Amino acid sequence: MTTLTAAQRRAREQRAHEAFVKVCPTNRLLALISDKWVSLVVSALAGRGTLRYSDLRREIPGVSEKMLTQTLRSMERDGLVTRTVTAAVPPRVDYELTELGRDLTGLIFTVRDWAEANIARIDAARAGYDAAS
Amino acid sequence: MTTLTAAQRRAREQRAHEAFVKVCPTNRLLALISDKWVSLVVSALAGRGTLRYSDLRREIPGVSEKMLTQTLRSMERDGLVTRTVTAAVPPRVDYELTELGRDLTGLIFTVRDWAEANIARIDAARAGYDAAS
DNA sequence: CAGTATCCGACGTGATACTG
DNA sequence: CAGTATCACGTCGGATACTG
Repeated sequence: MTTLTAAQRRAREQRAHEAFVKVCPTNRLLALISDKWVSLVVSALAGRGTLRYSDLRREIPGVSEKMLTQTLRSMERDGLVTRTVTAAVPPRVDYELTELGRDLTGLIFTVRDWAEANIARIDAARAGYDAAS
Repeated sequence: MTTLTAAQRRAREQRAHEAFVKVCPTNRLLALISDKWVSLVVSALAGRGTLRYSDLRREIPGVSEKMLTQTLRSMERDGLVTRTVTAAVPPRVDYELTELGRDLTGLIFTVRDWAEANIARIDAARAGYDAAS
């Protein structure tokens, strides 16, 4: 059979779309920077240069150990930070932005600037919409 | 008692952080544009001007009616698109970007360009990391 | 100090069916 | 044509406890 039901066609489109979204650079980057903690880690490191694990915990109030570790690991894997272990007692681990990480900082700041310049327009639209309902 | 346990202090920080994140313009904007469908709707409308609901479904393969409706409603609420209903048989609803929506398009394209220019560096870092493990 | 391990509840997403 | 309503599932993030 070369004919497909509507459901089958939609299912096929769905799979094709899923595959596309997974490799689409824009979506992958958005997933990266919109991660709940990544931009906060980037901002902390951008301002301070090098920070220890415990420094980062202090700089980012509210982050749990689990999420901070997980975030740092994925950022290391993506080449955004370097992780330097110093064998000592007590143990010491330093994190620093790579060049790629610093390049990404520029983009994040661009987004931040647009947000701060335009969020009021979104809020106004939202207020109007909610009032009209 | 003015003294707090570590757990109490952390819980307080947590709530303060939650409150901060909710109002932080950058996080709010990132949540908006990193929505799975928003950037796709913006791209579709940016290229075509005005589109009907069914056109959008066709332009964005894999979107369900539920998610498309939900996305369009939130975008209308945020002032990114206008929704124009034409009373007729069959019913007709047109969607178009607002000026704010077109401004946002510029930012999304900036992100897209950065992504396309730099995704290879991330992939390379990832490949190296995974190979070393 | 810098993590790791496990459990669990909330939320986002999609499938399916129905409507003005 | 353009939606709405309901259900089910998977993932993410947090709380808690333990370790080299």
